[in-house]
Amino acid sequence: MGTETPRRSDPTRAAILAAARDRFAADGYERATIRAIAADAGIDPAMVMRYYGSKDRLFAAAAEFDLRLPDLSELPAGRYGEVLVHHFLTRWESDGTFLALLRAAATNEAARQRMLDVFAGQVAPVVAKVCPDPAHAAERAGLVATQMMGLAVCRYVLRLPPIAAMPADTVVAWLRPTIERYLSAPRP
Amino acid sequence: MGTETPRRSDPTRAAILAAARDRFAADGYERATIRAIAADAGIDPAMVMRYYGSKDRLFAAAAEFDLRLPDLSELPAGRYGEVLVHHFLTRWESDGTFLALLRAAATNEAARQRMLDVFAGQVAPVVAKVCPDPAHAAERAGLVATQMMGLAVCRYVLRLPPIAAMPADTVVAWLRPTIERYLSAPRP
DNA sequence: TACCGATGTCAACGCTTGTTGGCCTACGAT
DNA sequence: ATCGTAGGCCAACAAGCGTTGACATCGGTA
Repeated sequence: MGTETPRRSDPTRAAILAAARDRFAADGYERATIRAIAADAGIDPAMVMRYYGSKDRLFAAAAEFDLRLPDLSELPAGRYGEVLVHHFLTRWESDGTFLALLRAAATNEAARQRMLDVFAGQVAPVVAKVCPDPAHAAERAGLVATQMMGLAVCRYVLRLPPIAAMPADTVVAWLRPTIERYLSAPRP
Repeated sequence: MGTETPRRSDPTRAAILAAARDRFAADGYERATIRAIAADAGIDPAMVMRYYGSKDRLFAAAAEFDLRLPDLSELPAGRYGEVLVHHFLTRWESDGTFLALLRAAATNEAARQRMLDVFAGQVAPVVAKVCPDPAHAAERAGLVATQMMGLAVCRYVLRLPPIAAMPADTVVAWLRPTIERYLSAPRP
């Protein structure tokens, strides 16, 4: 129990999942077709159905995402923003899953729900551990989300020239005080 | 010249455009079908084609958007952020066109380009007039965009509970210093 | 070697989509 | 009153979609 018995089809399953992530990230949910994903993976569309059941379930499998947020409570106050912004940037750029989720969330209800789950299950708890008023942690986490999601949208989805071209260090330097304030400043 | 001769079909054209905006805003570009738009407008799908030629051109007509940004240079420095955030919120909520554009921009190239045009043609010039270093106005405008687009995504697209439920005044109070800093603070 | 389940291919289904052309109707000018 | 034209509807097309079932093929086991 616990460890799955390896199957001979595991490489194929992995190829499908990788192709699905790329297509969902590039095209969104509806424009990414099973046929195109299968072609990228070099197999027949029917295999996708056999191994994942439906397009919905394929997306659910491909959009499993872990932000791997660090524990901020070990850090000195004042460095939260810097660490958070830098972490988001590197995490996003090392794994296309988040972009797939973000693009799909604009028009797909399941993707939107998954995004809310990531917020409630991963972002909010980390914020709650370091903010001065845990009763209002969700509000502060939401504010952090507005800034970080906006960065993702402008940099990766819209590819707004000044933001897409900005070096990561400069992004961190600009956004750091914003995140810091949302986490720690007295509520207005 | 200048004034178009009124046509007997103008009410129908307007009904199509209104229905198109609603559908594009609710469903995005690909899931909003010509048939559904025509049904909402109470006419035949063929009429949409006759008056707008294609789905692409219908979207182009429906996604014409003017932010109607005020001239900030008449204001005392220090009130830019407050006025800007409040203006965005009321403008977005009074006209579904922006939401249609935002949803569609996630997966539709024409919508994305239109979004970049709104940025370059409407946001950047206003920012350039009030920021201390016009040579870097685009960078500052881009930063403002990250915060405002993130607000729009979290509040209207994802409907993130803490942000969707937050009163407009509270949003303004929280985001005001962020916008102010992106507009005026020395570059890092 | 003979077998059986897992792996993979192929062709087709039913459905929805954007788009087109033909036909009917009603209005406004002559 | 008549005629041309613009407004509107209906039926159909070709294409693409997710999905399905029947058939081939390979690999480990008895």
